[in-house]
Amino acid sequence: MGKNLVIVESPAKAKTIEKFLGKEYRVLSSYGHIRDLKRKDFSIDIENDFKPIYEIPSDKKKVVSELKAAAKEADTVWLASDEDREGEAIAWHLYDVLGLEKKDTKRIVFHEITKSAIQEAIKNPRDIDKNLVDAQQARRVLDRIVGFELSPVLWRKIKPALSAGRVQSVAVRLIVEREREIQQFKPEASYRIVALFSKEENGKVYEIKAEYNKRLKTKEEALSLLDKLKSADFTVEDITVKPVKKSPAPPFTTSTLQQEASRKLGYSVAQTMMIAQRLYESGKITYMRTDSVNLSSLAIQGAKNEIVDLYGDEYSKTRQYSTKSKGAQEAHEAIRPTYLNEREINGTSQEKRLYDLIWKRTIASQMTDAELEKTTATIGVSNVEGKFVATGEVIKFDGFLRVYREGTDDEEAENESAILPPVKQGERLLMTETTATERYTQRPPRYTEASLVRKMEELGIGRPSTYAPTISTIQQRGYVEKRNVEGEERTYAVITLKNGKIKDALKKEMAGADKNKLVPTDIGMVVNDFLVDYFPDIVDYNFTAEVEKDFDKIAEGKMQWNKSIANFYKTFHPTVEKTVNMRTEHKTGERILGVDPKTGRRVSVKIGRYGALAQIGTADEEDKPLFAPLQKSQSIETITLEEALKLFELPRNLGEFRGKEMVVGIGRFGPYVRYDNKFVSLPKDADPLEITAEEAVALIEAKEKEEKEKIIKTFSEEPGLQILKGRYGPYIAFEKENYKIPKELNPTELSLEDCRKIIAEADKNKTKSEKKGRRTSAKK
DNA sequence: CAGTGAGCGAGCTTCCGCTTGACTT
Repeated sequence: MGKNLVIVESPAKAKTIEKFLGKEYRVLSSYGHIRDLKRKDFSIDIENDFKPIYEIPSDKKKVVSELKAAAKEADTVWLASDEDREGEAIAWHLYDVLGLEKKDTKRIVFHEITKSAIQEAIKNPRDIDKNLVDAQQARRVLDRIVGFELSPVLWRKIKPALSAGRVQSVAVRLIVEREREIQQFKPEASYRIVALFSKEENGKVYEIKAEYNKRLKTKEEALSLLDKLKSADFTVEDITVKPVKKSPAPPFTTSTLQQEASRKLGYSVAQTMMIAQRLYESGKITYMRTDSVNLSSLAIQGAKNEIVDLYGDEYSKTRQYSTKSKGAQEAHEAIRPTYLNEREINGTSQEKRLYDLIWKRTIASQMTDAELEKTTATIGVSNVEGKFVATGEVIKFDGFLRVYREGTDDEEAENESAILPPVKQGERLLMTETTATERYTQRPPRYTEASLVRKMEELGIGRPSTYAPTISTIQQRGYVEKRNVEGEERTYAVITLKNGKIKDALKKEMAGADKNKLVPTDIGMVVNDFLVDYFPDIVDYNFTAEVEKDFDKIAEGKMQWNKSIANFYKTFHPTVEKTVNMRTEHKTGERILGVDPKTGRRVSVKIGRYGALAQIGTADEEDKPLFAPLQKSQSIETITLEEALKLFELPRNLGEFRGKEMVVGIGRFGPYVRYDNKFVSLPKDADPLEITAEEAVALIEAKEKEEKEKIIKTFSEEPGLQILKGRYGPYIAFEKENYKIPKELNPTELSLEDCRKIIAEADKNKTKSEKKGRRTSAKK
């Protein structure tokens, strides 16, 4: 029985450490914070110096009672939570909640999980740093004040159940402002001129691709240049050779791992974190929520061994990286393989691929620079001033590139690392073909989940543990959607000079299309505009950085935490009051589109209780206004009067089929045809305003056929019970509930008796799980 | 689960950061 109790934050960590410390030490985990402000209450006593009112959340009661019991048995309790603001607060809450005494309590920290680091930590205990704890309390209280005072303003002024916060509202703002930049973007065309030259040497023909060093604004200029090139001579005027060095990227942090996994493996931010969690729990990698690029000396040595072993001495270069990102707290190491000599692991293919990425990135970070040679050849033209420039890149020594190359977000990044053929200064070249292509400037890119994380990290907003949850929150609130955006077809000119003839052609391309990008909804835009108008300080990109300055002062003992909060509250709270009591009408993003030609009433769009809507007429008129919801692809900001009026043509009656009416409408799940009280969804490309009765009949018949094929078996004595084929295999449908059929049973051979047994069995289990109340509440 | 929205009402919604689980269909 150990006389010492060590408490860490994570159970996986506890397991490893226990091995290092031996029998005298028992190691348990707190599973993160054990105490917090009450979930539903404001829980801050404004009158009483902003005193926080803490409680132990229900899901932490068990852990706390276990820790209490263990602490009672121990002579010394070692609080070994992380060495950052949150970790220090966890230590303090533990101290308080477990009723520990100072003489029996020691606070220790370690930066890496190695035997020596932990033994060293045990030798150097300290007291809890109350200043750092206060900095955390300030952070916590500020976030609660902002979130719980701002959100109700939105409920009153815009729509219920909305939310605002220091982090999420800025994330939404980034996405909204980017979308507006895109809307306002006007692409500019210019002509890019590329020539192909050839030369012959020792019977071999070489081809050289070179670009004209100016872009031409107009088609006339391009045509006139090409015309001159017909009779021009081309000479190599200059060749420069420049050595270029490339250094490897630092080891992974949470943010960079999310970005690379997204770029290279196509994982969502949440997916990456789930897979990394499994790798961490099985001891394959170090902790996955970190902002540090630091590697332990053990890891550096391990990497070196691998590199020397696999590639040789000349590839090894040990490097120490330092963190540059704002507000980094560096309580952990970088994300790296626990054992660098484990080149591959067992696991799912996802786990293998993510591990491989981490292994390569870590190894590469300890390798030598790549040495490249960049060659530039300038080709002069006899009758024009401009030059053609050809570049080539040769890898002289691959260094870290042998293992790993960092991905880029630039979709148009060209693979131009071609080798330049051997040309000499003064040499004459033959031009075989020149093409002038009309190119447009690129609009700013929409954010992906991963690029949003990078931006947030850059601004110091959010933490490694919250990047993924924040992205899911802003989607859940309906501020942002991850979706595809259709592009527009546009034409561009391609002029070719070949064999002395100029050909002029028009080509088509899709521009502006996007896949899986973050796009703001109408609600997102309206909420953002509201916050920017009335609470510009809170959604300022520098707000977090500013308050962090205060938190730093508190941590250094130079400022009292409740003074800092009082100072903020003094101006914030009156602004909240003022905004709530504002006389002005709901700030719901209303936009007036014009007048309905049929009735002469006003047509407008705005956010309603259930989302964006179009409206004919106003409330003060004698006739009540008419309403119609906007379609998913439409936006308050861009919808036209014609498009809005069309929405009122639905639901549309298509006539009868087998004596029953067919009605087309748009519902919560998109456009549909209703027939015989059944709904048939329209295919993506069908327009509910255009669809004909024949097309609708075809859809209905297809659906009926599908329904029929779904039925595996029915019983005449119990028509309400059916055995059906579903997405997840065969199941029994009975009284609006579905029941899974055990795999070992053949669904076609089941008797009514068997089915009743399965149902009775499932109902018995259900009453147990329903006690938790999760299912029922989630359904609503 | 495909009707909603313009005025009495009941009661609810919400923040950020630490950590892992245990549910189905």
